[in-house]
Amino acid sequence: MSTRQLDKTYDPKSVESRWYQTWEAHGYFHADPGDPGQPYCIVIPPPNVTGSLHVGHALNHSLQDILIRWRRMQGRNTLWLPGTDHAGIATQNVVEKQLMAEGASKESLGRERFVERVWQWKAASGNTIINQQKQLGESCDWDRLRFTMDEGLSRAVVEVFVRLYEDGLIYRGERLINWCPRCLTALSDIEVEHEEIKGKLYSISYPLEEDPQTVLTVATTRPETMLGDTAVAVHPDDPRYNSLIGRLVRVPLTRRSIPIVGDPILVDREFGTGAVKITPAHDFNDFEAGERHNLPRLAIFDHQALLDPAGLKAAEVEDDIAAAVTGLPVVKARPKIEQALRDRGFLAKVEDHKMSIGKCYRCKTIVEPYLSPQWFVKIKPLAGPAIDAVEQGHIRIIPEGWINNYLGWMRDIKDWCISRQIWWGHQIPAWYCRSCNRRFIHEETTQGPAGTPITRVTLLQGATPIVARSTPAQCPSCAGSDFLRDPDVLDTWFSSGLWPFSTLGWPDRTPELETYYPTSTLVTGLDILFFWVARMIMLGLKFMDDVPFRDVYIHALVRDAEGQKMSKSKGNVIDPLHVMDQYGTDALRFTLASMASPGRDIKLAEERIEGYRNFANKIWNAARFSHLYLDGPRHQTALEERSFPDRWIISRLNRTIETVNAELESYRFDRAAGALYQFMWHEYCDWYLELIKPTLQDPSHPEAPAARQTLAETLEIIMRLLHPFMPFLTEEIWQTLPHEGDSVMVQSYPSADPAKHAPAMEQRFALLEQAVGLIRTARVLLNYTPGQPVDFAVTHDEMTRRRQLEELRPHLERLGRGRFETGSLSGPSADKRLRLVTEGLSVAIRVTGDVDLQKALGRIVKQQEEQEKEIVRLEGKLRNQEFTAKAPLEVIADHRQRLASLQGDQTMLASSEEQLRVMLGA
RNA sequence: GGGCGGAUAGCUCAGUUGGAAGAGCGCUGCCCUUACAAGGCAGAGGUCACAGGUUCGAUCCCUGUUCCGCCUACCA
Repeated sequence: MSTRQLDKTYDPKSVESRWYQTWEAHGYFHADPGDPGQPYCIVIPPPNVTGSLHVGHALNHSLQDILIRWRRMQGRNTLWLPGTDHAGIATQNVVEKQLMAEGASKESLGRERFVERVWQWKAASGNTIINQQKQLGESCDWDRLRFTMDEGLSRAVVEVFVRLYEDGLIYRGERLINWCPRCLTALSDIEVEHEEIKGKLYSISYPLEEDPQTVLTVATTRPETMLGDTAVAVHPDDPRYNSLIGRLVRVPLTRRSIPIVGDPILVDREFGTGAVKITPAHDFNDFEAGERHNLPRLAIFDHQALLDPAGLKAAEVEDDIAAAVTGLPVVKARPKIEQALRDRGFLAKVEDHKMSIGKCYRCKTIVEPYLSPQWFVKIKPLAGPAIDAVEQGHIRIIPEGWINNYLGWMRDIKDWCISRQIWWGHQIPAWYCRSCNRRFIHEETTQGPAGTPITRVTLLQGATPIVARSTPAQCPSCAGSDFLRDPDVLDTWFSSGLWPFSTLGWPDRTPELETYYPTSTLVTGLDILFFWVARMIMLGLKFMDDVPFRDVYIHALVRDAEGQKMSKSKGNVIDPLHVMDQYGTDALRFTLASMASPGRDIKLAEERIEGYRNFANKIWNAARFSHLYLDGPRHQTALEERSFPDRWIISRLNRTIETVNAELESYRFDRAAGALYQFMWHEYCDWYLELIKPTLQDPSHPEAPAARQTLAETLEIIMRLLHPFMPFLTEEIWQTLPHEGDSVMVQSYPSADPAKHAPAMEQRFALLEQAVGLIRTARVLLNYTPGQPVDFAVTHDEMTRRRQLEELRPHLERLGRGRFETGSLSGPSADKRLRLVTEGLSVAIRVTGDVDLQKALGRIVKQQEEQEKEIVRLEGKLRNQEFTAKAPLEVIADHRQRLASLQGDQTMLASSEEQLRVMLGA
């Protein structure tokens, strides 16, 4: 037992790093497949390797650590597998910015040296978030730290790619894809963020070839694309236009004529003019329409979304127009085209129009639909089993409300564009024989700004890839051996999609994989449900033939940046590092847990954290209190021989244990935290510690040894119960309490024991609480200071309760601060008394000295009025219930009893107003 | 356009089989009572968004309306 002195306030800083180091040094975080216990495994959603901990991480990680510590203490073979993600575009962008500041570029460095540079950046900053995670107390198995681009995971990526290719589920094809003209790469559909903006709807008139006086007017939000039109579509059933189908119209500002086609899919007769221009190279719908009608694709923008001279030439744009717009970005070309159309009388109308634009999720640049050869995963065959897994309950999604979201998206899923034209990431394992593919490979070398040669490789559609696990030795067609590797890398989510099994050693059959797959729970935010969770399910089912996890717990989002709720410009961003520093890690963790209620976003206020900091301090002081008294002898006493407060608090603690376990089982972190808070503060500290003070403070008290025992026991159990939520504080306190073992984090988690349930004690406590409450209220009414002793009498309508009150005498006297007078309470008396009554319980306080009568009367009268209203309401309700006889009997009985007790109170109070004046000498 | 969620005390939010409206913070009053003023005790404060409906009874179930938020979508 320790008798160390504890400071008056809890100082998190002095304990946190110390305990973390101790835990780590003892290997408590490490899990081994050979360990006993049913496996419990969580793989962490890998944060960006170069990132730093924000409040969203703090929430996500706190919840996982709570589950992990809880399960570990329950004796499960518990693994929390940590790691980081290479975050392709995001990381590349960061390093590119650094280079730009140095006056260099990735091109001037060349691919190899650039990638090397990113690795350096990763080495320098990659530990930042790991250290911050440790600061948060995360009990990850750091021995197993993985990175999506480390050797093992890269091997898994190649393996998956090759197998999918061999199964015909990966293909290369020229499609219209979302293209970021700043990052110069393709993006998948979900990497595009849509935003609604106010745009214009332009109506443009296309003259008929054979009859230029007649025009066909189409509507578009992007007039600049009209230069690349290759048809105009109308609805085949539209009587206004269907006779025109097959005729030609002239494309304004060009020397071309294009056909009018009938297309019921593309055209909505009701919208605009009922005629639509088709630009297959620059619009997704038009691309598909173009395929239906075998239309040529005229690309007039280049990869930077600039008007391309070659494209303009191919589109036969009139020379003066071409000269005016060549090299301009889309937004600058638009007004020029608009003006030209207007000048030449082709612009029929311009009106305001709401439209949505897509932005790159990394750099917020407006994406352009762009025609280019890319790699795709054929997704439907993978999505089917992933839908079944959730529908059949092999994977539980919590809260259930998101299931439909998931299913809806999965059923409507489109092929996944997985190639990215960047350098940082897993390079696609495909090679091209230079001799066979000569005409498809364009290698262009130019002089860079620093005079360094910059080589740009373009692989055209039509090139024949050889997909393999390593560089092929020989071309199977021509036996050539000069290969060009596909320069593209994979979507960053491709590798993270393998996370649950690649991190456990796949494709090898490791003991880890055998033991921990499928993992138990995935804790994640909604924002990556499609990016990540869906892909893990599809790929896990495909390659492991089993779900990657049993439960998916989706927590609320803490919004920041553009998310209205929290933004740097508003200055309301909460930095978890700052919070931990100021209030302590445990306070932050407890706050996040208590706010993690399902289905609502978290709006974190700093005051809330402060409140839980105070809670930590409260616990700290309860421990300090115990140390004042724990040094005396303690007796192991049978439960039924312990005192009323002991048995009561043991019963309540047992109930709290039951609640916390049940709530954690159903991922209700908020309720678990709430139960702990309520119990610890308002039952343990406010009542239990107060109740046992007299016993403890009297060294000769016969019950003292048993009380000391209960105090030590309960506090030790509470520290274990609280540990997953507040690991540092509980360890620090637990170490000072009588205990066995080296650390609280490897002790058993408390479990409820029905034998400790004591309803009689809880009922007795309720009576005590009510009586003390009345006494205290009466004291305040009479303006007595808290310390001033009073004489009071307490009684109850029921005999058994009267007897109990008598037994509670010492507690009543202590907590009521006064003397419990026995004897009659009712009837006229020479003494002046203030009497308060509720539910059969009656308290009278002797009035001495000067009191603020007006105040007392005012309050009582007000209370009385409210009671009268309540009585009227209840009477009416009860009459109705008795009349219709449709309400359950117990409800009627309840109401009757309540009414009776209210009426009793009321009578007492009504008669006492006059009485009071007399009694109080008014 | 479709789907989902929210609207409860000044603020942030609980309230799951429909049966007397809750917490934290903030506020008011009294207390430096030997664990804790980051505290104790006692309070004030709500026609549970609006309008209907079902029911003996609705914050809760149904319908509609208004206002927010999110996801999703090719309406040119």
